[in-house]
Amino acid sequence: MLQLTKRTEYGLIALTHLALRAGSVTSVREICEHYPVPRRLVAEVLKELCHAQLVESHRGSAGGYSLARAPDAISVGEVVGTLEGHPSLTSCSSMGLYVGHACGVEHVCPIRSPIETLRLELWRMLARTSLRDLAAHPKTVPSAAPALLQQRSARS
Amino acid sequence: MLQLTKRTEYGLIALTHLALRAGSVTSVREICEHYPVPRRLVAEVLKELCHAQLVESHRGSAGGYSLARAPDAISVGEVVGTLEGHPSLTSCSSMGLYVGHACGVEHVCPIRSPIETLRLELWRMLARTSLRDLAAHPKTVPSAAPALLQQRSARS
DNA sequence: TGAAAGCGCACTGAATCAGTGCTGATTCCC
DNA sequence: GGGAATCAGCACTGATTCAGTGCGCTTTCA
Repeated sequence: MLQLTKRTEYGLIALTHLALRAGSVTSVREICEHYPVPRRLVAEVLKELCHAQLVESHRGSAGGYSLARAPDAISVGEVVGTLEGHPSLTSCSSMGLYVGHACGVEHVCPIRSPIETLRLELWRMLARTSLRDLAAHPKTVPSAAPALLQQRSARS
Repeated sequence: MLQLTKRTEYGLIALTHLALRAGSVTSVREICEHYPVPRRLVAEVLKELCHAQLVESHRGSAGGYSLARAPDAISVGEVVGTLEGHPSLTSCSSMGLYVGHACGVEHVCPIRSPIETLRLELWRMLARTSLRDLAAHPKTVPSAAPALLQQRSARS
């Protein structure tokens, strides 16, 4: 699926919240009081982001998380890469499609190279969007929910 | 996962092959003789693409498939949209995250709007790449396989 | 010392994905 | 007319991934 996982989604929401509170320590509990997200999952995700050194953890009774860097120094691409691996679009490399099985000339993957180009472009797109961009965006009001995003459910 | 499914991959491979044989009718068997792809799955995918009117089917003993339009009039975006729905990146719209559950002001999804921007950009990227672009690309030779695509397997 | 917070491991149910079985319908060629 | 080749349609299975939770431990502060 060409879609982010819930974990990534929660991660981005949490990080955006941390970006708005930049400089201070914010607990998972506080994040979950602001958005309807499952607490344990968000905690799980923040732990991973901590291991990847995108956030810092502060244990103890007044603990929580804070960004490890400035919001504009953390890209969406880093977050996605941490939580679900770098976007690779196809699985050519893992399935060996491009290697072929017999003659080695005719049996090459015809789409690997151009798809690789798309992959790099997507990656650049994610890399140049930072947490600051997410935090700076005006919040979406419920009434603005467009039908655009719902095209997916309309498939076959 | 930010990744195309095998079905889409097979679909793109098959369509690229059809693009190279534009004007003639090509059977699933012939496609599978050129690439190490599971025959039944490719047939399944082509059937879907036929319903979406991206290809035309020709039944009978000398039957097969042919592109319904010129290769440069079929975009990768159309193919992806047909086989796995339009890329939506997040599931905000389906889970109602942006609606919130209580006060209706604080409880809005902070990332929906910027992610929507990314989604549109991704969509445009896929829309402006056509089958002709895929078919025109020089075939990848096995020795050129880069380590780039394998970053994914190195995660966590 | 107790409450609040994060840490770590492991588990479960649901959904999706990849691939296949089987039968029927259509067309061409001998 | 019959057989072979091809697509059409339905449905099923096993594997994988995903979302979410259980449970107990450690750390810090008041």
